[in-house]
Amino acid sequence: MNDDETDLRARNSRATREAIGHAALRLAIERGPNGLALVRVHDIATAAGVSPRTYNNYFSSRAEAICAFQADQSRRVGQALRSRPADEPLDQAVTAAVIELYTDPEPDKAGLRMIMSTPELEGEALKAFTMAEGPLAEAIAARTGTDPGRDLFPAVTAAAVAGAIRVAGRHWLEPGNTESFAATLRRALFCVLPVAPPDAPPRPPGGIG
Amino acid sequence: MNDDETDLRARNSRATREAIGHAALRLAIERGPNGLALVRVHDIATAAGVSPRTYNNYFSSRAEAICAFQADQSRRVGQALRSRPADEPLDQAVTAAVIELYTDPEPDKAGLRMIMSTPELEGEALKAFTMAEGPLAEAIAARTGTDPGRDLFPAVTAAAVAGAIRVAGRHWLEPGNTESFAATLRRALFCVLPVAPPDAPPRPPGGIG
DNA sequence: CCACAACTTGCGTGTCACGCACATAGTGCG
DNA sequence: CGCACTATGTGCGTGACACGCAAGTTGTGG
Repeated sequence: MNDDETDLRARNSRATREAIGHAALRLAIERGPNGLALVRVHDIATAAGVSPRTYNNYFSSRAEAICAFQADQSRRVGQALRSRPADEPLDQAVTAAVIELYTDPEPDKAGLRMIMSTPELEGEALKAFTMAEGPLAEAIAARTGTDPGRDLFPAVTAAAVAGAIRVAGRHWLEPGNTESFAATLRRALFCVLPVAPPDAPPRPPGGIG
Repeated sequence: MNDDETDLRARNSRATREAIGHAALRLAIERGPNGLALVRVHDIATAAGVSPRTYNNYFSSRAEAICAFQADQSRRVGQALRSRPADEPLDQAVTAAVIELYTDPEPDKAGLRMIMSTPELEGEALKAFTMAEGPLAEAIAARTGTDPGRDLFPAVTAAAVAGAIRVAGRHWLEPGNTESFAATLRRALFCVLPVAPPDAPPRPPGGIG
């Protein structure tokens, strides 16, 4: 009944869930953004070594399965922020946490491109990135000692950070972009969290004005 | 072949599209968030006075139809910003544009609650709010004279504003909240766009902390 | 070793998205 | 005014899918 990794059942559950998600994303990448409709539930289930019925015990749509990895990663943003030293300023802590989580290792460009630039996946991809907001807002509220019931700052900041991550991903995927994801991420976060990056000018040109 | 309202065909198209969207949202509200699965495509089409086949010439899912109004409104944010005087500072212009667009009239709480707090609609609702980002980013870029290809500021700010609107909506819907939506919106936007509201002290109570 | 709970699986059902072909209404030109 | 042309509405058929249900299988705790 435990939810941690000591329980055999829980571990098996996580394993199958990840297997299905991994298979779904892999097949989606293989068939390409245009042939996404050709990725049948049966194929995903077979590739993951389970029955189609079991597949939809875990996911209720192909999009959900394909974006599962991204969603799971988003859920860890709050925890990543909490693991930063308590005396670190909020902006620096958030930036460090996000960069650490999203660039270790550097994301798979094919996978990210699949979920971010396929129209049929748009809704589910947004859900995946938005998963970060709840835990992140709580972590921010805990760090700043604000009351989430009255003050909008934690939730709004969390949404802004999640949006910045999304925009950074989109920009990083654009062709002819050699910048590292960490650098792109830092630039994007700087627009909403004015942390002074160690190697950048104080403000982007044409700032808030 | 024109797309404006002088074309009879375009007007008819818009009318049916709005009729379907309106019918979908109305039925969804009637059945409640729990009975959303009971809202059949056939019902929506009948309520809108078209055939089921025509319904999915306009929308490819019930969620899309239900959230159509919200999506259309989001698309107008960019235009709303462009209609602000050019010499107005960016933060004030964005705040004014958003408040004008979203509080004239005050949103229908039932409808907003339906699309924002029904799990099955979550993805589509996020898409609807995200629709604002593209046009808004372009309008911000035009106003600040930045190059969207190189500078992340317009896109990130647009995402942050869209997120703030979404958070404001969620907060405004919470039970026991008597604040006007305009006020909530202003507080939320202030977290990402530090504009000084004309009728408030330089900082909202319990500010950034 | 045994009862219980969780998980997987096959089957049946109802709903849906969409391609295709035809009917109808709107448009622009001679 | 009438005539092609195009956009749009509609009916039908097909394939895929989500999900409830019940039986089989595997892990857990006493």
